Amino acid sequence: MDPLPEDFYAQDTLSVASGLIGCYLHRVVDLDSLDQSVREAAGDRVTGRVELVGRIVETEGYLGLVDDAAHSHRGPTPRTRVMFEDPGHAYVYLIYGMWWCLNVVTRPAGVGEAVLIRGVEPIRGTPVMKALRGGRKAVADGPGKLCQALNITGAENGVSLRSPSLFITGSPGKAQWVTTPRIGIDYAHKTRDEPWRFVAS
DNA sequence: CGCGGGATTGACT
DNA sequence: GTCAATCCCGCGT
Repeated sequence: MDPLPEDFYAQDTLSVASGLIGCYLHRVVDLDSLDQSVREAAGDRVTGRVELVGRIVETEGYLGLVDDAAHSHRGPTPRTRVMFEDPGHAYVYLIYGMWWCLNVVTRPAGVGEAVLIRGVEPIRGTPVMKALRGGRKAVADGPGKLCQALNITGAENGVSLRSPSLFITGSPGKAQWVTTPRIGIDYAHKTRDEPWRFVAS
């Protein structure tokens, strides 16, 4: 299945956030660059690259200037530069000094909106994902955990989500979801209660 | 240039 | 339920 086209990401942000529910996030990792525990998890006869796949089950929309929870709400800065660039690219940032979070940039260049991928359900490469998580059981139900499980870091900031090693496939809009307010943004007094979180149902 | 704090997580009481 | 970890960023001086 082909990666989702750039036009999909250029839509309004909440349509992208809900449309991504049920789609598949693919990550191709190079085993040679990873710890031995991860290589062992891939199996004795596996060398080179391994494809990890997760089904997207939780997203949140961040709406730029009107949204005081969005990193971009005061305009571009060095950190948020890629949010204002082309749709369908990864905005990856570090939170609490230790966890990476993956967003997909939405709307046309210059707008500054994105969708945070908060949860995926492991579909393929589960043992490797578990090893990347340090052997912990829960695999990818949280934005930081998901990046750890898929070996996504600041190195991926700004890359296209139509890259050979990081891409999204599926049929947007085919899965069911419910909305809730977003998590961890109580400081955003204007938009904290907006139902911009989408969870597969 | 200092400093408050974060779109989180896991360990521990 | 509480709390520490850990590192930039972004803003105010």
